[in-house]
Amino acid sequence: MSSDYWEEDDPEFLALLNNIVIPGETVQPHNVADDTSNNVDKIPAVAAPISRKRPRSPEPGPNEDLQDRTTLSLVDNGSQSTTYLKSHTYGASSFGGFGEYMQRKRAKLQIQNAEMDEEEGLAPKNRIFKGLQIYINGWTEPSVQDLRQLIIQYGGIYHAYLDKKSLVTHIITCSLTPAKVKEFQYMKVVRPEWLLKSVEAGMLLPWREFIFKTERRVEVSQGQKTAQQSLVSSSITSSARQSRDAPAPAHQAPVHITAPMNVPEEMMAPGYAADKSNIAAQRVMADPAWRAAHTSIAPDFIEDYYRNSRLHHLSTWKAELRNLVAEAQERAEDGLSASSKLLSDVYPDVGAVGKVFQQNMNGKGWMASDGVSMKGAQLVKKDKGKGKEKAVDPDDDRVIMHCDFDSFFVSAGLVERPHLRGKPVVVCHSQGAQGGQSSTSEIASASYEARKFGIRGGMSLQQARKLCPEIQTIPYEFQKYKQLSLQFYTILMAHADDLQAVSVDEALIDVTSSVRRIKEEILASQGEAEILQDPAKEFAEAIRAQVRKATGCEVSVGISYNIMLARLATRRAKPGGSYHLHGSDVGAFLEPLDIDDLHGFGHSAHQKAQEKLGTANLGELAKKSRAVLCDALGKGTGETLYNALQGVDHRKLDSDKPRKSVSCDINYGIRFDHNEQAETFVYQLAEEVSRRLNDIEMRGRSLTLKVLKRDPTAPVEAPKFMGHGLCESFTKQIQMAVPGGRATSDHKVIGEYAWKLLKSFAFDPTELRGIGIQVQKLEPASGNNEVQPGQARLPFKSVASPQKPKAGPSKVAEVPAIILQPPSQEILPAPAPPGSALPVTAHFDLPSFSQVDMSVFRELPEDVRRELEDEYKRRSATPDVAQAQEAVRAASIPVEPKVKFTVKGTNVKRITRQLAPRNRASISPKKKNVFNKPPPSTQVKIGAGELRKLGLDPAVFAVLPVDLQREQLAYARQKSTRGGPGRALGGKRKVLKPTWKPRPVEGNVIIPPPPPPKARFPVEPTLKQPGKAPGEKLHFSATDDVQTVIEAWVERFREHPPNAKDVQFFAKFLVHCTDGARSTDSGVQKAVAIMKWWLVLLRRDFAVWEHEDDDPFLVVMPGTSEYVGRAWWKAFRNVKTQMDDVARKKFGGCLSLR
DNA sequence: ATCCTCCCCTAC
DNA sequence: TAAGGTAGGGGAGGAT
Ligand SMILES: Nc1ccn([C@H]2C[C@H](O)[C@@H](COP(=O)(O)OP(=O)(O)OP(=O)(O)O)O2)c(=O)n1
Ligand SMILES: [Mg+2]
Repeated sequence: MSSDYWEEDDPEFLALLNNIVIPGETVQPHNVADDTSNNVDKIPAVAAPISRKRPRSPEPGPNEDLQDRTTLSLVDNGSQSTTYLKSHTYGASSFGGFGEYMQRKRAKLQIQNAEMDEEEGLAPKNRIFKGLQIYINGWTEPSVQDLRQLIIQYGGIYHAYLDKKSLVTHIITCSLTPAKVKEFQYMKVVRPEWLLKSVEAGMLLPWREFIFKTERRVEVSQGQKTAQQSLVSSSITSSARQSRDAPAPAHQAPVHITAPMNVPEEMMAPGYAADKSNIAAQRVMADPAWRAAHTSIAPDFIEDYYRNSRLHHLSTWKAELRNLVAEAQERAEDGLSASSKLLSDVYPDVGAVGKVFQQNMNGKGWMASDGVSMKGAQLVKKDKGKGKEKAVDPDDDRVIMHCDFDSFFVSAGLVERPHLRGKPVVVCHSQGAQGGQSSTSEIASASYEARKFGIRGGMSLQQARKLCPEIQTIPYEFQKYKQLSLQFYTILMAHADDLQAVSVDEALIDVTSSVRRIKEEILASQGEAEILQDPAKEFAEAIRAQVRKATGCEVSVGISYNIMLARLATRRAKPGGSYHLHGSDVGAFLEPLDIDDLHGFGHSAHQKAQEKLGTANLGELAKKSRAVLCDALGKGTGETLYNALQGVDHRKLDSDKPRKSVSCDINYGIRFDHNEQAETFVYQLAEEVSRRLNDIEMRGRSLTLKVLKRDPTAPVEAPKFMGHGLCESFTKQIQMAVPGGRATSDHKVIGEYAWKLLKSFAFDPTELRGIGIQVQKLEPASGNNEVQPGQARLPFKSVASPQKPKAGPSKVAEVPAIILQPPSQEILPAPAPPGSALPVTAHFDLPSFSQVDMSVFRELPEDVRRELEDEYKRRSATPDVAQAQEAVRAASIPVEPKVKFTVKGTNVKRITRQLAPRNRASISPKKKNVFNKPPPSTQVKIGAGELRKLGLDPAVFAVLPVDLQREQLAYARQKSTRGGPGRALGGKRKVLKPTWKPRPVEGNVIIPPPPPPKARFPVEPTLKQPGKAPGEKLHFSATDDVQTVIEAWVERFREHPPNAKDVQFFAKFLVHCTDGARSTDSGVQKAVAIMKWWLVLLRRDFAVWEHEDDDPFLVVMPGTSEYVGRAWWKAFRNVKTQMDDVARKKFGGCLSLR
């Protein structure tokens, strides 16, 4: 996420400046530098701390980010009174009324408890806590039970829930998540010591001396619920967590303070930024011509942007590499119809790696096979059976290696810049003196020398310059990265039993059999082996040497018996080394690490662990039970962690998995003036998505639009140049109904749906900061025209063994020769140009990975190439036909025709897999029709008058589908015969939630109560908390509640425009009511009734503006009642439009609110 | 219970 | 100037 280092005067950052780590010096715990450690493998056993995972700054970093976090730190210090900040004071806060129902319910309970406890006579002498109402948050020391006891015993009131913020006077905690920090920002948050010491002292000590302060990196971001899922949640959403940006590290802040404080004027209304804006950006943006040439409205913006986006390249490469690997394995499978591994699995007894290894491990390195394997003779010895003796996980005796280039982009750049070796270097767009000291250009990779200064990937260049003024910058060289990557993969593939492409500079390989073979050979050839320290590590060093020779770059290799540990080992290995983490060392190795050092666990997990378990340290966490971990992190995640702590991870390398979605996102440089520009952009983006779908010959049935909209509190121009800044994010999904009912990849169709969705949000186009289109529910483009075996087009197949698929054993002989080659498909003269084999997204000039083949292979250094050739020979049992046939036969592998072909990069096997019945949705087109088309039926005839008598609105009735009309009529009649109108059925609360179930009449016809009196409730500004009580949605539980909620919503925001989040949530709710899968739902009426109610409320408050046009050129002063009124009506129209759309689609007409 | 949808989270 | 993309795992909670 983002975040960032855009902040200049972040205290922590400044502190960092003053504590720059001098090369070689030890770095401190936390984030700062630690990984600088020149881990020159002098590794004191296992003890030495290893570098921290992903030092990248954005995340937790010490950071800053201004923009994104803003709100938080600004507001906190001016406290004074003890009242609570009134949320309605801030434009940004959102409606929290959904929690009131629960509040009412709990209040009673709470009071009862208090009374009970008090009466219980537990309260003895000093009631020093009298008057205090305390809530205890999360895990604490002492325990919640103990503290509660203490509180009650000394006269205080304990709150089990926090829904009554207006009552709670203090919050006790030992740790807060960022979301909580935000939530409690205006409350008194204190450490448990306050209570303990007070009791000790026999008097209530000043709480201020025990104010809770977050420890280092408390970022925010995650905010629990974030998004648009509830009206209530928006407050968090919009302020704390926001879209991606906001990591809002509050770590330093004095935050959490408590009492209400003075809020800077700027924070109060949307539009008044609390944070910094990029002045340079403001200046250039003011020029229309500049905008036209450099932002999202520029003609070739998308292509231009992608061409320069490192993250885009990273993602693209990953996909290509996975493809490449999958194809290579397919070839192996096709050729040998065996397990699914590479040849080495099939020909387990071929010399393979072992020989190459032995040949080369003598002397230094991998110079040609000059010789005999001397040292090889010394190996063995400590090889005990499986060699996993002390392994923590006795069931796992794999040998997994994690190979990763050291500061890849930098290393690649230094190949041609040897003079910069040894210096602090970073890769970023801004070069030379560009941007001066105010460049927000992001650093993609930093050399280890640069890291010693505290510089990290993800930082802005300006920040890096502060840490190291003489930092050297070098530009991106995407093509080179790709090229080096291909060589890297080519080498790995020659040695691996299995390979998982992780990224352009990183891969996981399973070398179990190779290592075993090495051991066996060594053992066999030299019975007296002695010294061989570690075949696996030697093997890793051999691989490192090959890659070094071929690419001129260092890769580090982590080795262990499972993926997770291999990854951890890599960090100890870096830079420029290898490290084998043995089972016997696992415990000690993990002990000093934190949870987020584990792959897959990030700051969110760290926070949760800290808050719920009191620690994020693995050593401590290892003492927890599985159940406790699951409780804190979720079932699956808890389990994974638990296993990890035991050194267990049974995941297999995964080298082929079908794609599930294709998407395009651009959240940079998005600036529109009008909707036409936004529309144009969306259509262009749709073309890009379409192109990507076509490239992989897929089509999709579902589309999701993602939108980033400037957060009202954020400055118009973000701190990061052209960045999106703090945003609210929205998504909307829709099924694409294409003519044939089939999936589509048509850019027009995609564009139309995407634009339609964007329009439906009715956002001000100038506020948009990011747009994304994602297509899901994919199916092969060739769906209809089955791929014919003969159509297989992979060069090597058509040439080398045209009929391979059907080829009998006799043909197999040729296979090895092909398969054996590096990732190539063109070992033999290929009829088709390389590029045609696998169309790649690239509209750029980079060569496709599909071209990895001979060309790459040939370019490898002579000696390396020879080594690989030897390896291939061994593995294949030699390209010799007779020998190969023999091998096949010996392995008694039945070679059958396989129903699997590779066509233009598409794995047909996967296709068939996808076509197989997976879930109803994907295989039941008929069902779909049923859903879309109301069953045929005849008209229902009834007069308007009669309908009215039955309590039904003719206008509404008219637009209902026939069956629903019947149903409604039946209910109404039945009701009218039996007794009063729906509401009279009273007592039972009805669940008003979108549901397909036909519902009994009761709640169907809601009669909007008369407009409530003006100031019905004194707008109690409790700072509503989203994800708080497990509840917002519960509050939708009854019709009455919805009405109450809406009313409260309008009331609360009578002087503020409604929050976009709330509006969209509300719309979503109503649409859901209306658009059930079943047409026979009373949801429609409910939705209509709710809309009517809303209408009534708005007319009550803003009647004047009801029919005002939404003139985009009209400038209305924010804060005025006109401004607010117009905003509410706009929201109303927006929601109404969304409902009409659904109604039109479903019933063919729109809703009437008369 | 299980599945599905709508997110969040994580990684490079 | 700068180029903050993307796909998959998984959790919460509603639908079936
Ligand atoms: N957020 C990120 C993460 C990575 N990268 C790019 C630049 C890196 O050089 C490359 C590889 O990522 P690594 O995480 O492996 O980082 P490095 O290779 O630079 O450093 P290390 O030595 O820690 O592996 O991907 C990037 O541009 N942005
Ligand atoms: Mg790397």
